[in-house]
Amino acid sequence: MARPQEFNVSEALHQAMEVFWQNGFEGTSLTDLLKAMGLSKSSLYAAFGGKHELFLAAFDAYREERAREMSRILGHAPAREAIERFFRKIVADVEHSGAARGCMSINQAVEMAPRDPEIRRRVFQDLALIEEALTRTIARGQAEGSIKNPDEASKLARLLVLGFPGLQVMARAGGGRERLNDALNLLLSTLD
Amino acid sequence: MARPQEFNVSEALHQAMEVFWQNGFEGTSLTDLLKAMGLSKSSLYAAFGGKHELFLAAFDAYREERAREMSRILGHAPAREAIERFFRKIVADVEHSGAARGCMSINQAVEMAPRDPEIRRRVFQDLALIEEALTRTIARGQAEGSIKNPDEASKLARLLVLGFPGLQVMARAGGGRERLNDALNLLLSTLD
DNA sequence: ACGGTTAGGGACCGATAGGTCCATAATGGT
DNA sequence: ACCATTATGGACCTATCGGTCCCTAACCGT
Repeated sequence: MARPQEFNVSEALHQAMEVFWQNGFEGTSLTDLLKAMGLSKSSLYAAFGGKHELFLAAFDAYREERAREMSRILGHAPAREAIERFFRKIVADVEHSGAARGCMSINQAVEMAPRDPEIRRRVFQDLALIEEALTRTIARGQAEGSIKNPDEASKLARLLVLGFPGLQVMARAGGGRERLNDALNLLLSTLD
Repeated sequence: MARPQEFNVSEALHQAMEVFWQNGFEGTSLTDLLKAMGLSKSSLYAAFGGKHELFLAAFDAYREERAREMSRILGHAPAREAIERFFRKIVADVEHSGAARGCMSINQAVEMAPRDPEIRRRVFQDLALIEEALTRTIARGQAEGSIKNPDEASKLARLLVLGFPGLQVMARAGGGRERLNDALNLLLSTLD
């Protein structure tokens, strides 16, 4: 056979994701990526094909990771608490990572979606996914009584999804934890 | 005396604003700016000092323009209708301009605010300005009866401000008019 | 009419962008 | 032990980035 790959593809992809998440597509240079991923240009091109393709792969890795995490959090009862934890994680991420990253999908809605249909599709797919998950969870919460507001679950979910970019954008822009928590509580209060 | 400037500074600034609004800071090259503004490099540097300074000036021009427009719209009675028109303008802009521009302040909250304090300050200042204007208008609407929801005006305003980035991000990402109108109606329904 | 002064066109700069390519290193099968 | 095969490092490429500079053009007061 031949010489084996010296790096772990999915690990390298994860590193690329972190950089793209933080700095966006244009804001990330090949050099940044090579340093973060710890490999050389030829390896990168052999394994991923180019900056744009790498970006798409990294973005998809991000989306899958977050989708799984969302399902996990929203799956745990009671519904009202689960939803609160889903949103509170946004604030927690700011403090945990120490950086202003926000949500990569929202960031890309602003940066690339206007001129890249592949990104646009993914962004709206993500919003739809969140909306569906929230709708199901809210319906469950109304059934089990943890959510008092009797409005249509889908309507409440759409309102939360509308507030989601607000929170994420504030997080990315560097809004303090106080500001973020206020916004978060306000948004959650629509469930009561 | 000397040779007179051949271009109108504020007109050129407006053109720069349009380009920055559409493509962001990193996404706009000096060449793009020169073409849009219709002047040469030396003129640009003499008049504005450099890309970053030009950007700040263009951003401030945008912010002033929009602030004035907001006051104008929100000042006209009845309050509920004024607020509706304020938000409906977001959708209208998509269709009128034919482009996905969103709100430059929100776009910059994502692009530059995380690493540029000057931008961050402006972004949060803008959000505060919108919140204040909405608070006043909602209070007026409650007094005159056009707004039924009896909750604190400032609380309602903060909810609208939280939804504002949601609308703007969807507009920028290329959400269709249907999607935008749905979101808009949903957000406005919190006033009833 | 001319001269002092400022605006403007464009050549030029080093740095860096993303991307290609090739020589070399490292492997596993025979 | 050697060879076919593949991964890797890094030299190299062109295009473009933001920015500087200088020479000429255009003007106004005298």
